[in-house]
Amino acid sequence: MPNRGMAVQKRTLQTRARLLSVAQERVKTSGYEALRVEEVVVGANVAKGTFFAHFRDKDALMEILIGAELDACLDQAAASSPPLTIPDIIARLQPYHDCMTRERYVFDLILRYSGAAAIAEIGPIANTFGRYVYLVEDWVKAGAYRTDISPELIAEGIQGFAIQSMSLQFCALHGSTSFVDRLKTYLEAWMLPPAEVK
Amino acid sequence: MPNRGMAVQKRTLQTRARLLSVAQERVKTSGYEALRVEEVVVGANVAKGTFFAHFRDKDALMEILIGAELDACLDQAAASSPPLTIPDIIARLQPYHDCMTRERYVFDLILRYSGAAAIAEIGPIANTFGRYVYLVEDWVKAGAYRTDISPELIAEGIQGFAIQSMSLQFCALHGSTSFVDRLKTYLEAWMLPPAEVK
DNA sequence: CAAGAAAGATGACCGCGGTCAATAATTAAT
DNA sequence: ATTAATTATTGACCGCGGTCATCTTTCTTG
Repeated sequence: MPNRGMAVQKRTLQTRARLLSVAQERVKTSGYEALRVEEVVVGANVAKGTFFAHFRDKDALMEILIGAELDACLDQAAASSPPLTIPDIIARLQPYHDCMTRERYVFDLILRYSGAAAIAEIGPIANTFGRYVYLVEDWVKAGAYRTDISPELIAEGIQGFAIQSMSLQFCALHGSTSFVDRLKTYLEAWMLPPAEVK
Repeated sequence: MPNRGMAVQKRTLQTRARLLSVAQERVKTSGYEALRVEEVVVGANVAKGTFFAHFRDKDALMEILIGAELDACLDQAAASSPPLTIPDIIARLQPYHDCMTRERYVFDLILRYSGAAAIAEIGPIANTFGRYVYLVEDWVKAGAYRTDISPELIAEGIQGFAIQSMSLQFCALHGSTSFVDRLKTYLEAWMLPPAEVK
């Protein structure tokens, strides 16, 4: 964020790295919601203004931290061979979904930046969402699911149903059914080929 | 919000009504995002603290105003006979969806309170979301759609796809396809009976 | 190496949502 | 009506994210 023409000073990189590592550490012990810009700034021994010279706003930092966590989950999910059944797909995505729903604050922030995010600026979270669809699309191609619509459309739908299920998980109205059961119901209705549908 | 046992004073009702009408008026002229608690309070000739004696927080007021608008859209949608095709359903829901996406701020707030909302307290928006599903469920029953899953599940899916489509509408990555086209594609893939799917 | 230019850091300051002990208005009881 | 209990209102105050004119450091160049 500092600099827009000349060379980046190494001091800048150090400061930024310090801010990030302090933030990451605090988040690890107290969670995202409790994080205060002041904490980070004090921990990194810089003034408050410096923070905002490195990150557009607090959300931008959050996006970086959360985006990194989500990306790590996707790396993990993509590491082994494609899951071939719906329950396997759900299981493979579980770390990712868990990460999204660990804190309400995080879930809301993710939704805010997932696509309904700042127009014309694609942040880390929107990127992760893109990767998610891309990865799931590959899994869909590897399995035996309906063929009347494109794998990409199926993958987008899966993402939508996952979010829907997570939302309902938080909801007071639907406290009973678990996330996994609900998602499984949705995905079976969404992905199974017409022939198998009775 | 004031009072929790004895009779409600009429003064209370007047104050609350004044706060609501001032807020509604400001929103009508400047939109939701620009609304400031201070404005409302000054316009209603009360102290700031009074506001928070009537509404848990600013969001609670927003929920009431937005929930009322959404409810009005549903009333309208439910007024005439059930739409019988997917495009008709989409058209009938358009005012509702337009209301949701008129402001990014509003869309985010709605998502936050739609189901991922405060556990154990069902607010106006969560209620509207319940009504939406219930209404669409009736439409599904009235039309010729897939019968292998329950109308309620279909309706929930429709709501999910609508939200997904709205999110993507805001997104920089998917600026091209319009909301209606995208939703139509989703709903055809979701609702049509297996027989009609090639 | 001195001097100028550009990048980075600073911290006092602001906006705005939200709190709470103190005060005023209302109602119920005698 | 006077009192006592309850409910409603007040506004000074706080927390926290975010800004910006100013100052300091670093880099360039002759």
